[in-house]
Amino acid sequence: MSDSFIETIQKSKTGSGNGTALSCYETPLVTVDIVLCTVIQNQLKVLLIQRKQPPFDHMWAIPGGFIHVGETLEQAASRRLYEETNVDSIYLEQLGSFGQPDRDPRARVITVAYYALVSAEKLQVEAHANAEEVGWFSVNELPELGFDHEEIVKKALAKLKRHLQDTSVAFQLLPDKFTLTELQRVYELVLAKQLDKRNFRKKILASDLLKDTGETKMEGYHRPAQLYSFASHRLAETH
Amino acid sequence: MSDSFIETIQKSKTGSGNGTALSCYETPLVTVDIVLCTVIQNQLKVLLIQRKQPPFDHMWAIPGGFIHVGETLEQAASRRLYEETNVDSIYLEQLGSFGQPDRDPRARVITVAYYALVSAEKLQVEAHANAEEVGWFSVNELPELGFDHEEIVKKALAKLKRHLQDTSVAFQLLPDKFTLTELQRVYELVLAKQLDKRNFRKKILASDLLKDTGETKMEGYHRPAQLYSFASHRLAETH
DNA sequence: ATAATAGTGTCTGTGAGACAGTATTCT
DNA sequence: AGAATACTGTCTCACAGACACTATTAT
Repeated sequence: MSDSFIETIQKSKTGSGNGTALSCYETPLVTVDIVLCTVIQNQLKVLLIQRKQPPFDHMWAIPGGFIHVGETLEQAASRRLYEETNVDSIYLEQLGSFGQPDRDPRARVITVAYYALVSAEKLQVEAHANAEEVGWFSVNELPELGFDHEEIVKKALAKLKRHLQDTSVAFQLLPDKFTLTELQRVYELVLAKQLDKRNFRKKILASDLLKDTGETKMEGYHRPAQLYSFASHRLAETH
Repeated sequence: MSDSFIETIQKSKTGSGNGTALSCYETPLVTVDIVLCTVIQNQLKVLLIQRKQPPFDHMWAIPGGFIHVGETLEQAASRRLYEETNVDSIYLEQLGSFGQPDRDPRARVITVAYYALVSAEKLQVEAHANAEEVGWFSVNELPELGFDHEEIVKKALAKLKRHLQDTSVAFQLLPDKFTLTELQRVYELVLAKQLDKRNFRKKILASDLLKDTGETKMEGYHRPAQLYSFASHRLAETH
C-alpha cells in the first residue's frame, strides 16, 4: 500500500513540471515503521512482511506505512499494527528517525521508527486473515531485510535491552498472570544471557512491582508455580 | 527561511488542484529542530531565535529548518547550527520525532529533534554576524516558546541528564583542557543538584577517562588547579 | 521412589554517598 | 596572617552476583 503511493509520487517527479516553485519530490515523504516483538516458543520474535514489488522484491521488511491526515505518529504506528495483527492497544515506544538520503531508492523517505511489544497470548486469539506473506522470525535467525530495516531492528533490540533494565516493559510480553519463571525467561531472551534464579527473584520481588494473585499454575508433573500480576504499569520509568 | 517555504506550500494548498492524484499538502513536511546547549556564566543555556512572522510572531523558538536534497538528518541539523553559530562539528544526538498534527498551524510538519552541545569557548571566537534576534537563555528562565518547542526542550534536558550519567558527553561542554572543579560544575548544572567534591573526583578519576596534562590553571589568589584532558571520547557509551 | 520444576538464604565484593581537615597560592 | 580554592581518605549501607539445597506435585 505504501508502495503504490510512492509510485504516484515518482510519476509526478518524472513528468513535466507543474508550475509551482517547489514540486512534491523536493519534500521528503514520511513513514512510520514498527519492530513488533513477541515471545513465541521460548524465542524472541519479530514480525516481518514479505515484499511483493521492487525495490527489494521478495525480501522481508518490517511493517510500516504513511501517516494519514490528522493522525499522530503513534496513531499511525498503532493503526498499522492493528491492520497486521488485529490487536489494538499494543505497547509502542519511539525509537528514532532514519533518514539516509538513499534508504529508499525510489524517493526521499524519512521514517520514524517504533518498537512494539505484544504478548503471544493476545496474538493467538486472532488469525491472520491477511493475503500478505507475514511471518514471525526469531531475532537470531532474521532473513535479509530490505531498506535499512536491519539497522532499525538492531537499534530496536538494543533499546529494548536497555529499557528492560530500568523500566517494567517486560510485562508487555506476558499475559496478565504469569509465573516468576516465565518472567525470568523474558528477561533472559531479551538480554540474551542466563540469569540466576535466586538473584532474579530477590530483585523482582524487592522492586514491589508484582502482586501475588494467590492462584497457581500447573504445567507437567511437578510442583505448581505461583501466578503473579503486574502491580503498577507506570512505575520505575526512566524514559 | 523555513517560513517562506511553508507559505509556498500553503498557496498550492489553497489554489486550484493540479491534476495529480495526491497533492503536496497531503504529505507532511519534515524539519529538523535543535536544542543547542552551552555553559555560560555558570549557567546551562539554550540557543533561541526570535520569530519575525506569524505564527508565534515575536515569540522565541529553537533553531531548525528543512532538509536539503541529499542531506542526512544530522547534516541538516549540523548545517543549521553552523548557520547560527559559525561553529562546525558540534556534538549532536537525536532526541526523537514530534508529529502532533496541530503542532504547526499552517501545515502538517513533522520534526526530527536533536540536542547539541558546544563549549562556550568555541562560541566566543565567532561573533553573531546575524541579522536575526538570537539569544542564549538560561534553562531556568526560558521565555514562552512557539510551536511545541517547550516540550522539545524539556525532553532534550531530560535526555541530556540521563546521558550525562552513563556516557561522557560532559566533555562536549568544556574546553579541551579543564579542571576537575569545572567538570563538576557542568555535572551540577545539568543534574541541577550539588555533588560532593570528594565523591565526584573519586568516581571520575576511577573511570579512567581523564588524562592529567601536567599543566595547572591559576585563577585568583589561591592554589592553582590541575588541568585534565579527555582521554577516550568514545568510551563508556551506552547509546 | 522418581522425575521435574518451584522456591528459598548467605556471603562477598563493589560502588555510592556522608563526612572534615590539610595544602598551596597570592595579597 | 588571612583569604580563597585545591586536594585527599574512611566508614557505612545498599545492591549485585556467586552459590546448593529443600518443597511440592504427579506418575
